[in-house]
Amino acid sequence: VTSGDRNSLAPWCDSCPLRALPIFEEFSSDELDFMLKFKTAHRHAERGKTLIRHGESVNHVCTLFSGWALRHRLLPDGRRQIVLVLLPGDMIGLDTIFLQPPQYSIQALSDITYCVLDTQLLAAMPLEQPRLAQRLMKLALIEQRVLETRMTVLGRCSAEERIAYLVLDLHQRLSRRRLMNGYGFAFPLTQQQLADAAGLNIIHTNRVLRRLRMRDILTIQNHRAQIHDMAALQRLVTVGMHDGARPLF
Amino acid sequence: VTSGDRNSLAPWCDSCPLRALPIFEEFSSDELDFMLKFKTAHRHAERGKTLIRHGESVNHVCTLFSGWALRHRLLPDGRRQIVLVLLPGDMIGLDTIFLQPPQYSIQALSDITYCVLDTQLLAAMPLEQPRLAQRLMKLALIEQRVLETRMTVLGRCSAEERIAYLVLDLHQRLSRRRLMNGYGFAFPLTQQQLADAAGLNIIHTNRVLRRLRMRDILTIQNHRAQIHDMAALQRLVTVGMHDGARPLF
DNA sequence: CGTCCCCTTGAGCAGAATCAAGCCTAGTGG
DNA sequence: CCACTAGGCTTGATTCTGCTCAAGGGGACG
Repeated sequence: VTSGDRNSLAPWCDSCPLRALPIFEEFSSDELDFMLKFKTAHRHAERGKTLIRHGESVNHVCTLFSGWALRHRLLPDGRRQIVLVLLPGDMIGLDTIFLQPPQYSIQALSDITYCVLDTQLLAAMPLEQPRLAQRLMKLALIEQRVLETRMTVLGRCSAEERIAYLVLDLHQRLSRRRLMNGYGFAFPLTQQQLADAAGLNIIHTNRVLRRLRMRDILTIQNHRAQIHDMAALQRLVTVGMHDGARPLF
Repeated sequence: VTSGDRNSLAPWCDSCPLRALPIFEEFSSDELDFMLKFKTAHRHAERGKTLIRHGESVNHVCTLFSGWALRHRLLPDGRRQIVLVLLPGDMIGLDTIFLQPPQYSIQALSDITYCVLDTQLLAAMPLEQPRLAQRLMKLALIEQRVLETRMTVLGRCSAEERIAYLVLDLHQRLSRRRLMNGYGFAFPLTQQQLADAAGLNIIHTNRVLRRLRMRDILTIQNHRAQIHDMAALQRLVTVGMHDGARPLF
């Protein structure tokens, strides 16, 4: 890899949010070079666009670079569950390396940019770069842990707790990645999407949000979220949070 | 590995349920030999015993050999969510290779036997046996897919659908692994456990079971499950099942 | 025989869903 | 420039699914 090549790939190498994640901090430079070989493009998509469609094979894995996206499942009768909200730095479709076709859809929540890596190459990678493979495995396991937490929240928590959990989780993930600080942040989910993520109905979601607003805990309006009373919000999710866990990232 | 060694390890090598899973079919014999090195013991535990406790580090990974177990999370206020019911052949604590301590507890649902593998060795394994690492990664990704399905069921399905899904899922997994055939099978979960898995309350669970029994769809009694009307049961979960997915195993 | 655990059933309540309108804003096209 | 539309937000009224409280029954085991 010449320095010329490097520069042309700079967006990924230097500013890709993934780089900031603890898990990638320990990358050696030749592992980085190796990763760079996978990168085939740096693209963007508009809000609402579907990047991966349930049941349709894909031949690339992506890393979200800017903007938000969501991973969801549709039931035949139209019900929908948002499995995970993806933030800059998250991988998209990692499982398609081994499991095709994907059993979920991915949709852009805002205008986004993302890096595209080649699936075929990634699948073979463990043979050449076992350390890298170890890290990807760890990444997958971390995500699994997150899913278990979300599952517990869906199965055992009230509407209020679910909403509180979702917002707090997003706040934490954004903070950890240095994508924000303070208590207000851009929040591109509509109430319907929030409802689909929380496993609630939109009307009830709206009412829960009103209650939280009235109690001066949290306001979500005009595509922005503002946490007024962090302590109270955390109290609401004492529950899910008690995992000293949450080394989500 | 001498043939003497081999024989002494026979329980794992020849009859471990894992061997029957598609994912392990393709094992080469030296990969198998390699795996055998990890095995440190073949143990058993009584019904009710806790194998892994939330927050307490463990230094071994297991494969369930016989009997059922469950993976669950406790909330500080006592609410509990059963994340997954583990059947013979399932791995226990795979994530502890990279993520310590575990964020869940594992409990034996019946008397069980299991193989114990060494965590340290497994963690280093990718460096020596990349193909094996690939397979473990695939295994983790499959489990993740299962969790996403379960999450969708919890977030979007009715009580009846949840119960139906759970039972049907167990039936399928047992069948695929050749651990049963037909429509009746041993079912060691109590109604409370079933409730904790479905994200329901025990009383409601009891009523749903009664309704399913009355409609001649399904009977769960005396630690046995009997599916009377498979078609009807499947209709109830058309929903979750529609993923042409379910290549769970 | 008593205790513990699990299952079962009833009565009443509440959290969340559904049904039905109406509002606001941004974008579009005449 | 205004009318119209579409998407999203808000609210009320009503229904119902699932939860809580309370009590009793049966089997296993010491």
